[in-house]
Amino acid sequence: MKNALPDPTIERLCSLFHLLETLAEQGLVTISSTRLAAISGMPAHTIRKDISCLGEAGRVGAGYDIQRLRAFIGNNLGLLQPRKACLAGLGRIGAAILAYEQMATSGFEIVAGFDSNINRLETLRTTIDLYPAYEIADRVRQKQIELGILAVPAEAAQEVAQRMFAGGIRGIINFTPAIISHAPGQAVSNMDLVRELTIVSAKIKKYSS
Amino acid sequence: MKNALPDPTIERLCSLFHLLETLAEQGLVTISSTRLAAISGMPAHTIRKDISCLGEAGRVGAGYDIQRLRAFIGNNLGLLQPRKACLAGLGRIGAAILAYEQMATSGFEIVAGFDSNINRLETLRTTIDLYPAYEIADRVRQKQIELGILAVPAEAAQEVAQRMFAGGIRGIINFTPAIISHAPGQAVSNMDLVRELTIVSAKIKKYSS
DNA sequence: ACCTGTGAATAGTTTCACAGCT
DNA sequence: AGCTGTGAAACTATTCACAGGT
Repeated sequence: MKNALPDPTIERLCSLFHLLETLAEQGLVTISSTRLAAISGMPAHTIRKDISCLGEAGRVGAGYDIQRLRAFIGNNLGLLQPRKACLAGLGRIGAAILAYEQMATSGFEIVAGFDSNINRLETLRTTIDLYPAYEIADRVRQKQIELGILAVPAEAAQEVAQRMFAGGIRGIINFTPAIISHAPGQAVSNMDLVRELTIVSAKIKKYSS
Repeated sequence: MKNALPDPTIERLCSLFHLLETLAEQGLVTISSTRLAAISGMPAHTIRKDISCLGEAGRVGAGYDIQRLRAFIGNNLGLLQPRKACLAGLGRIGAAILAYEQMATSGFEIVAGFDSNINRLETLRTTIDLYPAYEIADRVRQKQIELGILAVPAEAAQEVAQRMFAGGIRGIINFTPAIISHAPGQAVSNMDLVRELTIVSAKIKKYSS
């Protein structure tokens, strides 16, 4: 751990990483921090500061080469090699995630699905391998899966997360409202619709008072 | 705007607000900041500081009354009266959100669904009212909807958000990878699975380097 | 003994302003 | 004229430490 990046910087760089891909697809070649700011909503000096935390990537006077900057960020944050993920919970939300088109081009691959309901394992139409929930730790280890997605009922969330951690997973995306306790070195990102509605609602109130 | 709460404080208080409901359902009556810390993963002094930003709510020596604290937070953040939300995009993700059980007891109510595909409006089985996408602004105004959920394709996201804003909505939950540009006073919360996977992946790398 | 509330100290992040290059 | 990279300043948030109450 030499010069650890601040978390907010990591988050913004990840957003830029995806944005740059979109820009490259549009055929653009170079871009300035000012233009990036207009597109992303972040201030231009924050973008420059974030990028320069990784080293020098632009050409003074000419801006950044889009492909080069994307590779530069991806390389520094370890985003270039594809990573394997698994999904626990094959209910409506889990099924929607499995069918989510964006995943295909994301650099992440869901390589296993788990559910405690054997019936679901048999009836779900999908090309990925499905296993019963008690196999989570073993399959994660066997397939060297690095990330887990939790789409189980809230009551089961902590236990399922524990099995993922036991298999060696260190990063979890948690779609349940449960709070996942975890050790240092493990990362959990919460995607709870009700919580986000609550926060947005409170922020609006703050703005208008 | 007297003593605006810091955004991180708002976010933590919203989490506590939900946590306190769960604790109340378990029949607990009072709780100390130390116990709340153990359950929520936040440090005890941060919890006390956050709560005291709103005023005094606990009894020194005895901790907080759970029901009272929940009402206190809810009242201060404007979370006690239910709020109306609408959902744009009735594909797989939108349908999963409509069927999401947690919504029923959340204090939020989805009162309208929109899609540009008329066929979906006719075939989706649901009790809420469905309308074509071009009616978004009018229906939002008519029904006094305050929050919007975006589950449309990324290409359509900004335009649909614009219609929601035009109808008076000031808070949006964005399930698409698109960046939603918005005016001050409007709040957007992004719930992009691929982005979160990327961030978690980068943070894990940070921890282990 | 255990608790809250809080001013003060610390740590972390963002913003500024400009040197230096194209 | 327009650009990046960056040290320094300004701002924001977290953590500490303890006074004072039960």
